[in-house]
Amino acid sequence: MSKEKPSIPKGTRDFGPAVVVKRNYIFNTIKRTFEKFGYLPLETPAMEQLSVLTGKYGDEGDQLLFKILNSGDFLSKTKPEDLEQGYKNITRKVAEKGLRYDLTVPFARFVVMNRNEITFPFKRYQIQPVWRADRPQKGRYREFYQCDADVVGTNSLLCEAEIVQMINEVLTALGLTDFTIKINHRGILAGIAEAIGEKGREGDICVVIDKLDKIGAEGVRKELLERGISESAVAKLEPLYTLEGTNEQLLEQLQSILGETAEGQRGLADLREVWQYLSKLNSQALTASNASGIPRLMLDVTLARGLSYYTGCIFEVKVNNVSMGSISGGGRYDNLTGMFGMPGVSGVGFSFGVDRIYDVLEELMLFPDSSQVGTKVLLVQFDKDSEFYALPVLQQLRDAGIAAELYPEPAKLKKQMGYADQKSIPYVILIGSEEMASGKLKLRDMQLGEQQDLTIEEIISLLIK
RNA sequence: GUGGUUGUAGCUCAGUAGGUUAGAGCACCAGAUUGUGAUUCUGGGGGUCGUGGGUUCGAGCCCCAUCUUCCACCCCA
Repeated sequence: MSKEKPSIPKGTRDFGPAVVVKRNYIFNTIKRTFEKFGYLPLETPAMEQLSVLTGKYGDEGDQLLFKILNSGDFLSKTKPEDLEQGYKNITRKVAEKGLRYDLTVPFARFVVMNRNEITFPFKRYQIQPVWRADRPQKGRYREFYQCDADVVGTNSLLCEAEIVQMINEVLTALGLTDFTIKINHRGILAGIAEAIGEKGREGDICVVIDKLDKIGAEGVRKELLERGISESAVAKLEPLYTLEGTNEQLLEQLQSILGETAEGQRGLADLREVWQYLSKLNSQALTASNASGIPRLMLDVTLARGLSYYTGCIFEVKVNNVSMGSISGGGRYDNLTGMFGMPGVSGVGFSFGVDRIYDVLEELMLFPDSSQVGTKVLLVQFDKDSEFYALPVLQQLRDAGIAAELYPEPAKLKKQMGYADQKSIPYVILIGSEEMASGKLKLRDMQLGEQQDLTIEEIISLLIK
């Protein structure tokens, strides 16, 4: 009989108490902001029908879906000859459900299913784990949380402006000061494609441009040529990588580059409107700037984002001076629910990467002490008498809203004190024969190492501060 | 999915050319100190060296497979 060593599946993690407390601090900060902007929570099942999920993320995405084996006799629908047609054919027959791959598609499914009950514009946020059968790497897991906020059923660019506001508010509340919100517009990218003589190729161009940070101008050049973009078009594109100036100057330069392209003009007009909204909102994103004087909100024509369903404004957020990719991103999509037969619903949404934000806050040591929760006071007992004496005291403390616990057995004092020390419990109350006789309990401040004899009322008023 | 990398005590890691009984620090337990924690001192428990095969007189070390870790690519949060 071999004793099996326990383990967890590849790419998954346990979160210990200290980590959960810090993660909740991030989640709560995000929730508070979402709700302040009128977004309400939504939860959808961990599993969806496979038919809802497949075909929504491209061939690559379909490969990364976790499928759930049908219960019972999962082979009942398969025939021996199915085997010969390969695994994909079998998969369809033995698995009808899958774990959700993101929160956006389940949201679209929800909107379509509940179109008659929903009042548009519909604003929802969703904080739940998603699963991908990707190969894990640092900062990439098979189970991870997404924090999405989307609004559907309105074309108003106020939504885009409010997204900028929410990003700014959340990151500021988390103590971050040096970050950049990059914004761009798919129309501008399409306009650029047209202006350089590659109309309609903005999809390819976006995918490649998105890698500019990573592979550099040379790498982008090579890959664009590989994808069949002409030499002259690439040459016209390259000056755009290094455009400089204020946001207003950038818009001016783009105006002349994009000329009469309809898509380009649409993009410019949208961005101008977003700026207008932000300025009326007195947005801090417009006034704040990072250490090198770059405005917090920055138009970046090289921002592309790989996802193909974006059609309008796109966002990405980078914390400066830390080695970490974007911690938030999103954009407008015109036809998310179209895939479920409900066309013409425009929406805009974005998402925070909690795991990455966690790492950034850890690196910059921005988790406040107040985000630590825990027992405030430990009651130490010596025997049955002191245990019974301590019980009503314990209840009194809890009734007063003080996190209190009684060590559950009359262990050696050294052990009980050690427990308090280990759990960083700041106060200990000793209840022994002397204390029971006098009614004055011994309160020990673990940090100062001082102790005093006090009544329970005195202790409560002291701890409640 | 492609190429590479990693695995030794609860944790972080040593382990020399393949050669007796696999080590250290931290952590844990006990005692010094029967009513006082993070310091100090003394002692103690704990490893089938990721797993399964193979080569060898002999394997933690070499070979194969597998799982895991991390990295680059693909893609993405």
